[in-house]
Amino acid sequence: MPDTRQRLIDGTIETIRQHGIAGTTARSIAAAAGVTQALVFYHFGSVQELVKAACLAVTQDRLPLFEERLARMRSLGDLLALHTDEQARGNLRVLAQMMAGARGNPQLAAATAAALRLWLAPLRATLERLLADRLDAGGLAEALCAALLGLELVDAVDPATATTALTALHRLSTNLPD
Amino acid sequence: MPDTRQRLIDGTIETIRQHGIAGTTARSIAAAAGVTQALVFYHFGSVQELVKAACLAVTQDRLPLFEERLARMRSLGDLLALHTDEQARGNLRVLAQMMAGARGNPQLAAATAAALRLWLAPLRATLERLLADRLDAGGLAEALCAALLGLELVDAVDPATATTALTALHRLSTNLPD
DNA sequence: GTCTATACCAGGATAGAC
DNA sequence: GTCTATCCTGGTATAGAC
Repeated sequence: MPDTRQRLIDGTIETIRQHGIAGTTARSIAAAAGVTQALVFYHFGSVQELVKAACLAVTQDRLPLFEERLARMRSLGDLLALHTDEQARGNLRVLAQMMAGARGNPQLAAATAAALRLWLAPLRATLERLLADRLDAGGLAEALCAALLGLELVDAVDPATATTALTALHRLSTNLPD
Repeated sequence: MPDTRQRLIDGTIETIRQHGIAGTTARSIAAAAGVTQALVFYHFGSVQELVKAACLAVTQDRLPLFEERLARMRSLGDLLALHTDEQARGNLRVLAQMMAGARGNPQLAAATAAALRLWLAPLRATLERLLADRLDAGGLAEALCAALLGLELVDAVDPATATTALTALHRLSTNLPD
């Protein structure tokens, strides 16, 4: 049985994934973690601090693997295949929900902005390598990130439309000028 | 002084814009509308129903103008200029927040999905006209919508990054094969 | 239709036993 | 470190006067 701090972080991520940021409370987190609600406050002081810790964890846990796979990429198509794996894990959905909850919440905004930059740096480097000088790689990395985050929103209300849009991105990636 | 139903709808939109869906409560809406909290329930029965009504309103109000401007478009650049106007009004931000709140909320999901389709249909028609058969216009309309919604999330946590990404989309629109 | 007052409940947070 | 029990606040919703 892993230590309680880790179970609470995992429970938070799972709760956000399933119920969205609005449905993420001390009680729902504790239920997902299989512990008592009081432990949220014993270990993290507040729900907000736990959510911030979960934000950091969901980013840092996958980052080494993410960077390693990016380094081996040969095409934009590979990039979208990587996204398929990450999407299945639901990490992007968690990040999208946290960003939505960050509107009007400076503390959560700072935490998610840090997570976003952590993903963005290696992604930008990879796009610069793949695209050379043919396109504005820096801005494209950010636009691509935004598009994939937006897809998580669309998926929440209309999964079929999200699938169609993702397919279009795949096709577009093979049609960019080179 | 406009009628109370309308003031409540306007107050809801304004509240979501400023405080996000998580900060949108019967009390905050009533404060924005300048009326008493009890009137939310008298006129709409529940906060949820009011939010759904606001979702419909924020979509339908701008739709005629939106469609008219789309019909006159000559290039993808015109499209992003139109987006600049809509973004300034904050309607897209409201829709993004509603979609985020719709995760795990079937009723709100249905309402926002309907709004999304209302925007999407004329946008798809315009892209089909502009792109002819050069690209998959249907899927691109959906991908573009997702990207712009995602930008609203990024903007909440890191406005500078959102601006960079939008600039990249502008540049990309002039680099698509034709 | 609009207000004040209030019932009710869920969520955040703390106290204290173990 | 973990539990049960509890407090308090703020959010939803209703009752009843005007």
